[in-house]
Amino acid sequence: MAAVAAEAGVAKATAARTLGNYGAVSPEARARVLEAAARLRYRPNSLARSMTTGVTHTIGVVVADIGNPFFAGVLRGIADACDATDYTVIVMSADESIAKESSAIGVLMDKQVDGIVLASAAWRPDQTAHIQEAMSREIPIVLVDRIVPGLELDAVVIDNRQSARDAVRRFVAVGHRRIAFVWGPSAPERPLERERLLSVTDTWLWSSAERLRGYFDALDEAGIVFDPLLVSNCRLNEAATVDSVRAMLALPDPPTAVLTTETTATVGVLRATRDSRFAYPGDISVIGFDDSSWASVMEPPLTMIAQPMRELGRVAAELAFARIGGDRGDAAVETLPATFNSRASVTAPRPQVSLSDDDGR
Amino acid sequence: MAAVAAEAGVAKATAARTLGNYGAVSPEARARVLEAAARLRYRPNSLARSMTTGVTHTIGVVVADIGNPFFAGVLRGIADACDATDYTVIVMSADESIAKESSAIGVLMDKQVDGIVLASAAWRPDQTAHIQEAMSREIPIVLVDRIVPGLELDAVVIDNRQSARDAVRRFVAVGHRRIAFVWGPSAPERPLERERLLSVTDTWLWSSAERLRGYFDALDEAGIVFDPLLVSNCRLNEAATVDSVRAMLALPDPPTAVLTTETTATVGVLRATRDSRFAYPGDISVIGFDDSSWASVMEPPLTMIAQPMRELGRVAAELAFARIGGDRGDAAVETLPATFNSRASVTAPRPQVSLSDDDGR
DNA sequence: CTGTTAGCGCTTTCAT
DNA sequence: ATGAAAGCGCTAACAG
Repeated sequence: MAAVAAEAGVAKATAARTLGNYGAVSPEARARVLEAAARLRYRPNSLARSMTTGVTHTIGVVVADIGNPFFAGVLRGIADACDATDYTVIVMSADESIAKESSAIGVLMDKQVDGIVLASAAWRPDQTAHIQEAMSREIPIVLVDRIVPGLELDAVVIDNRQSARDAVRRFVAVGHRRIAFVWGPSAPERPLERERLLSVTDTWLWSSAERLRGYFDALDEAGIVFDPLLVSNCRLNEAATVDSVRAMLALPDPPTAVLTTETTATVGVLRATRDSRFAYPGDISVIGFDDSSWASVMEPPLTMIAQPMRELGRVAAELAFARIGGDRGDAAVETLPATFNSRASVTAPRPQVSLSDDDGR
Repeated sequence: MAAVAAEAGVAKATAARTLGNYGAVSPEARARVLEAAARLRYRPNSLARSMTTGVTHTIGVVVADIGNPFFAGVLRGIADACDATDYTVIVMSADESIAKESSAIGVLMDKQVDGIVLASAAWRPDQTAHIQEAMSREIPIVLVDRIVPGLELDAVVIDNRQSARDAVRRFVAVGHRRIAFVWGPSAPERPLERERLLSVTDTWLWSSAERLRGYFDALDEAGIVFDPLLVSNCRLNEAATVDSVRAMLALPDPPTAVLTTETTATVGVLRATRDSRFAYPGDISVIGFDDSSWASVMEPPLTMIAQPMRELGRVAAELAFARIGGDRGDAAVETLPATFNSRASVTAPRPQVSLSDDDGR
């Protein structure tokens, strides 16, 4: 920039005012500076600018896995919001590890981001030190997808509990009583009683726990007693899910309906059903979280609960911008509606032989 | 940091040497500085550091759409590589627009990124000004997924042409002669003859053009004459794809096999087949690009060409690091292998009535 | 409206 | 091994 000023025959400050669009500059000086800048192919140095202004016009995003279509959707929403406000986004993947999440937030702070959008893996007060550290430095943080209990932070989530409850209600409404709950990567390793399951789950992802609660809610409403064998107990991958579901199907009193909490679980259930004596959907109804274009071309098309991924991201970014802009209001939790895409994978259960004395024709 | 130095009773330079891990510091001074830093909860300012060192330890990534699972996978690979080298990544979405891509690259340059990974929408020399601008400023750029003709740049891609050719060969091998080519969002709006199609396609995504060439290759090998009506001609969305495919199925001589270039197209084909008199796979075989866990639980499971998304990203980032590290070798194109996931969606065509005089029983 | 002068927080000579 | 001082490229405050 010193070169531009020299070339234009003005002081550095005048060149800076022109190129930075601030202050007052006479049209003539302005023109000369612009021309000189073009001739010299001048580009501003954002770092230097941020150095003096103290703002970077950048927000940091920390998610568990950028490769996961869910977070990719969220990121897309964040990018949309940033596009509209000329913000830049730095992404970091934390792999569900508090340590990685913590260091990611450190990097973001050091890079002087103006705000952070975080899908945290933290669920216990003693895991939130890094978040509180950032908070104490007055860096706006907005949680997305997952709430961290005990922290006064803005958050954008869907009503997981109600969505799960609604799904189970639909099963109940058409006559199901044996309803399984199959969750994704993280789940206990063996069947657990209700209380224990809830307490253990509390130590897991917030959203999964909420969905389990919704499942219990609907069971209670319908007066169905909870059977621990109808909750999947596997970890980490689709193969394990398949095994777990196979075990359920082999029960003397197998489930007639299944609620799955994410794509991996849904695919696992379908695979397990494929090579069993169960026909789908006739023998087993399915509802799953996280809709996909594939779900609609399954045979039959799958009923799914679609999360507004892009919206989640967009709203989270906007909340962050509001805080950056100086909003000092109370921390707010925005709950976005999930969409129930009703398709053909839910049917009434076949009358069971043992009960069907009026079915003997 | 001045505060830390004061607190420790040393000069700024000594504190800096300790905190920045450079130069030589006596153990005692070092300890005092570290303690003071901890007491003051010191955090370094990366911007200031970059300001003097001239490096940011950050790479920029520009893709068409972060929400697209393909790019999300690529980004995941880039993040993996960055994780291993302590680099940070800034992502920008360009929506297939040269203007947006250009401004994104501008932002990245201004932020002083050390290198750029780019999936460009550019296909013509007069669309590459922004890329050349960055090149002239000596910023390492690595292309990923798409090659931009005429630019001496490193690139990481898959062999799209060969993958498509292999797929079509498989159709031919089991007896198909009427093979359709259905592509994704961007395609001509009406049926085009071969030459015209190729020239128009040249103006489209490089990877799509390559796949079309592979399709032609296999047709030629088998002595099948190209029928323009068997190439989808629609734009932008799944609904349009469905219409286009329906039109093909309504032909007097409909296709018996379809190659799709991406998920949207694949789903479109399946949907079009659903409510037609065509049974799948009996009447119509399908192979598609971009595998998904869903594809394996379709009925029947879909044969798909899986791109090594994560690898593409990882290798691209590593090439960028090498350039940043000073590698001045010739620009290289890395071609990664695609994986052919053979499943049950390819069957021999049913003998056609008009030809089947030995089928009249 | 324009120029001069300080810094922003760090690294980097260059002395000591 | 340590300190003093210069400077990265820019904005901000103050004179003029």
